[in-house]
Amino acid sequence: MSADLTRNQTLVMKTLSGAEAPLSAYTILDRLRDDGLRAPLQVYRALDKLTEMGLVHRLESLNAFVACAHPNCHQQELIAFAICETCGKVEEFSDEVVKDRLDGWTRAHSFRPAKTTIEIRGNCGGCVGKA
Amino acid sequence: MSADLTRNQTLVMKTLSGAEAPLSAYTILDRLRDDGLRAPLQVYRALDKLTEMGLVHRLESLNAFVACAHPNCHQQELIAFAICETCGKVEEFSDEVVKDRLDGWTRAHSFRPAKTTIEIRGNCGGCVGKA
DNA sequence: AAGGATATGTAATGTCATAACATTCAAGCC
DNA sequence: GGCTTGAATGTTATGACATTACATATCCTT
Repeated sequence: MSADLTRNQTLVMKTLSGAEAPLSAYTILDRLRDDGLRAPLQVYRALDKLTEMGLVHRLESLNAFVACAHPNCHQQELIAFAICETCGKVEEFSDEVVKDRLDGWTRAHSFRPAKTTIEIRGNCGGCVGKA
Repeated sequence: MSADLTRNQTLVMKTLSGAEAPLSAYTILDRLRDDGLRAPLQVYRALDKLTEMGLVHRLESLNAFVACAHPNCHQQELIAFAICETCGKVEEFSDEVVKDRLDGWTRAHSFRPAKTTIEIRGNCGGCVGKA
């Protein structure tokens, strides 16, 4: 079980949970000015902890953050993201076969993986054609 | 066939080709001061073109760039990167099964992919144990 | 030679992230 | 209670990555 969240962690988590799309740290900060947050570090520190706990994911290709779509099972499987460049929405999924293939490669090359990023950018069903 | 490279593109390409590990745009810029480059944009513009041509890849999780390991066949398959966080070296590979699985997901969800990023960060065989 | 597309040069600015240091808060122990 | 210790917080400054806007030059085509 995750320990209870601190005040700043709670604020950041709520902001991300209520967002339709990924948010940058600075956007989160802007939305929390009224709650007393003033400096980027306050947000980055909270994001670090939340990411460690598996409640938040960082999207590397966007330099932004999303709430985990499966917040209850903070599993440590491989997660892939499909990111719509039009509406900004992100779908989160995992695939055992992909995981097995990548594991196979790393084993064969004596590579010890620490963190794997899979991000597909494009247009979601609703946005294809619009863009 | 790729058109011939321009002066700045050539400079940037040579810098990346001669590097052991990915370089940031600003590192490239620093290495090219003596060749007359002065502003980040000169590097970013060259990188954009080189990336379009498939000669250079951007590593999203590093905000850095590498020369393509297969510069002759500028294929457009799915490419994955294994990035050693100790020595910095990057291995580039592709896997048809992974590609098929991700394609399957996108088709099933009517998602039209534009660019896919797969980056495995960890430690390479030579560095495991050292870190 | 003229026009258009591409490449270049330069300054300024915007965006993302962390270092360094001081202070506060909560939990355990004497 | 008073003390220690570790985590979280607050604040300033700075570092690292990337783009906007505008001016100039180069090359190719007609």
